Amino acid sequence: MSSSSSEVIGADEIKRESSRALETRGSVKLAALDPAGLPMENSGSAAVAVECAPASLAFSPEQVACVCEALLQGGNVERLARFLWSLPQSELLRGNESILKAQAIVAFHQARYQELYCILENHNFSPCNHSSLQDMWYKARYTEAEKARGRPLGAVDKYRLRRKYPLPRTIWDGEETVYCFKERSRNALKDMYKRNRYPSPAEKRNLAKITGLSLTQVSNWFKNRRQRDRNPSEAQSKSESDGNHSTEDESSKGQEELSPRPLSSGSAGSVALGTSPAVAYSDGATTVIQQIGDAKMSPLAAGMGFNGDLTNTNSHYLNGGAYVQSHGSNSLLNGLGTTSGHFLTFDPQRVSHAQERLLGGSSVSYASYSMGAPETTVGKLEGMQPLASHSEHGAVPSVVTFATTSSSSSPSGAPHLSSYSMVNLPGVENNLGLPPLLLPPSSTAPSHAGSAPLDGVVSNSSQHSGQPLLYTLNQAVKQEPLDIGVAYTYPSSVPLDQSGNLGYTASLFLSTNLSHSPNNGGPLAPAATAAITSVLSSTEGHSGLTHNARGLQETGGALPSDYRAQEAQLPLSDNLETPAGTGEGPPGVCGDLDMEGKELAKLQTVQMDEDSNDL
DNA sequence: AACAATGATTCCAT
DNA sequence: ATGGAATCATTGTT
Repeated sequence: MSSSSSEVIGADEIKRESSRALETRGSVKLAALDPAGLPMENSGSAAVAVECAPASLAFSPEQVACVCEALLQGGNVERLARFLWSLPQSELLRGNESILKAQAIVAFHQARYQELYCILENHNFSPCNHSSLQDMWYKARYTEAEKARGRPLGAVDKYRLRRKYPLPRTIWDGEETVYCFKERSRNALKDMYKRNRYPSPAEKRNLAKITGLSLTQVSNWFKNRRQRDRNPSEAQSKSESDGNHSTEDESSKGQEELSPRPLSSGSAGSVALGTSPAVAYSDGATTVIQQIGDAKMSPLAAGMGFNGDLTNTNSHYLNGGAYVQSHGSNSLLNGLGTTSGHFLTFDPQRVSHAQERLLGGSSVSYASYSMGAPETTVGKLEGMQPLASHSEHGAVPSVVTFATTSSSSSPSGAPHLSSYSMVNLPGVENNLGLPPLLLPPSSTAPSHAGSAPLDGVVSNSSQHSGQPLLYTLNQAVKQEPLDIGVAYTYPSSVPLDQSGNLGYTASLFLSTNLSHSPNNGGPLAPAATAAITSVLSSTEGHSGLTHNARGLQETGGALPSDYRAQEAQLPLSDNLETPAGTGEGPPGVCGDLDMEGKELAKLQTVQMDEDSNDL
């Protein structure tokens, strides 16, 4: 772990790199922003708020990452590509996760799939990015196959492709997911079901917490389960236990199914955890936990064994039931400790809530499992001010906060003037490639894991080198179809950090026509704030989706009266938000739902559990 | 392609 | 609000 990544890139270096890059890449015009990429252009008022032509700025690595994140969320891949282009090699080689993710996304959108695979296979990504990256992985495979075969793939074709190209461990926590539910969750539900087929609301809530599912999903599960227990006829082969148990007394057969469950203490919160052994092996600089035997073993369980840090294991329910363990578990999986490059920080209230409740639980195993709930610890927030403004209707209090911390080597906090700048490539709007950094020439060679070019880039996992970049996404999204469109509407009061470091640079980079700020209500924001907001929420062309998220469905109007499918049919195959659209399920935050960029929308998508209080 | 499993939704009754 | 029945859509298997 080098601490170098915390340094602000030297002006000289940047200049050097930049100029070299410019030379190398040919005619690249320096520009603070590409007007064409701004949300407002269309309307003709392409006013760039900040004039900063050749005056380029230096970003610290974390700031670069931050900008990447911002652009990612903005959903404008072209701009992202341009930004990446503008980065010096040294920066790209750092292996910062945000940058890697950005590169992956750009590669995906530019159909450079081999590059995408290469990136995904050779870098460990934190769990909070798994979902979106997994989607990309599969989507790329599908697209390739479709192209090769010349006709659209059917469900079965996709299924085969998924089997053929299993997710790399770098973007997968190793937990089996069947029918969108993790095995762990199912086991927890079954466990509870055995004891009580009619859980109380409180119990359901607890289960929801434990499993990371929404309350609705839990309710649905029980409802379905009861129904199928009831009509064995219809529930043809209730393979499981069913068929013979008529009431809640059974528990005999079901038990067998849940066999691998050491601790089923029976108390309301006990959870079935896999018992299959796991081993950790060191893969270069990365410790990997590998399962042996039952593939369903919970990584959480394994993680406990390794560092016992239960409080860091978070899981978020995403896209149709999949969990995504956030940063904390990243540590568990790769042994890097708790220093992920960025944090997604959620409402502290939830944290305390959950933690007190969950930790208050009895057994360790329970607690650890419980931490799978959508809460996270709050990272240190130096130099960061909490944002308070919520939209009146309380719909989507999302916040993006940029902040630098003491470790940021820029003591002065003053923006460094040097060579980063937005590169404007007027002519190549849709054909921007990544900087020629990590592209293995073997663009045709399929997934060759561990291939060279990228190995050196991140092998030391320094991308997480304690960079306290705080990218806070504080979003509590109410589940309302109409809210989707504003999911990325950030409160107008994005604070500028004291250092002003990023606030400034970001404003230069991201500022656009401030009048476009989608914020409704709320105090006027500082330029940077508005700029960031504008960028992050640039859903210009996608605003239509606000009205009908279902419009996203690939199947078009194929759906019957209801919208059960919801976003479940996004090309990437997963939902943007909890499939349980009703009530409780709080939803993922999605931003750009544009048909093309919707994959992006999943980035940083986090579902906050409604967590309506407990007790 | 057919079939099975399963999560989600709708409608209705309480 | 919650449960039950019927039904749909998607996922997974053969």
